Amino acid sequence: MPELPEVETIRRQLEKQIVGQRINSVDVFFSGRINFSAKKFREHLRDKKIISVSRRAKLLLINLSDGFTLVIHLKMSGQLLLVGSDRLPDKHTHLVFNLSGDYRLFFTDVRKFGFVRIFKTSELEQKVFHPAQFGVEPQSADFTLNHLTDCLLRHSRSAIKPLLLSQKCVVGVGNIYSDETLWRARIRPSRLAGQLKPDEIKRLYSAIKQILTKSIELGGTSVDQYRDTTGARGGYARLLKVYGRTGLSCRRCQHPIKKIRLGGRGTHWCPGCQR
DNA sequence: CACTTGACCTGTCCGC
DNA sequence: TGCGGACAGGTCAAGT
Repeated sequence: MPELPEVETIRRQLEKQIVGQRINSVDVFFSGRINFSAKKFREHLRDKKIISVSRRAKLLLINLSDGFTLVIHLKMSGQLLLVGSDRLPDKHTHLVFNLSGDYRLFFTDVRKFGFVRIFKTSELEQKVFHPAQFGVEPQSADFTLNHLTDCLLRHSRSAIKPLLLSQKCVVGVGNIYSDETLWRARIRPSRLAGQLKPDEIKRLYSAIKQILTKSIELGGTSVDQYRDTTGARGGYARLLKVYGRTGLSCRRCQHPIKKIRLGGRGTHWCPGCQR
């Protein structure tokens, strides 16, 4: 489900709402996606205080007192919902964090791809970030036109869309925003990375920065089940140009939007103006 | 090594 | 109405 704007939206809400609170207890209804037994997981978190909430790529990091961090990935269908004490967990609620305020934090995930893991904060780089190949953050100073150009060259035989999805060049772009950024940059998703011309790379670079920034502003994109911590939908859906618009006319050239399969993923694009 | 495909899991939608 | 298959916002491991 969530790509960078959705995860960042959730991070900002959690930062406002749960920092400073204490985890009184945790209820574990499904232990298949945590890195301890239910018992140890509960014991680990009991009475920990929430110090800060950060994000790396699509991972949420809830930093706790005593040097521990909760590492959360929502994958396709995970949700973090802040609810009052009246709300009951449903069948897909796997974890409930009972906080010192009047809040409880529900981790729900229909498809069970997501996870919630505990690590020592000092071991994050080594155990969480190091093994995976994380590209640069799109909003950081490291994400430059030169960086993107070099990275496309290093993976020149990959089609551009699967390369964006791989997170190797820049993190946070998933299936929706890869289609949207390529539309804005007027690049056909199946073009090989090594064949993009400098002005096309420049357009792609700008599109990534602008679209992600705009989407964060609007609270992300809800196509189907993405929700923020209050259960609200994201506002970027109304700005989508190709994703989910199969057969509708292109907002730039009126040509019907086409949907194909590329790298195993549904891919929306306009044959009229994406070359 | 670079790149592609299938698996993970549950729900929904579409065609027959 | 039922049933099978394809597909869904993300990563990984395994395959070529």
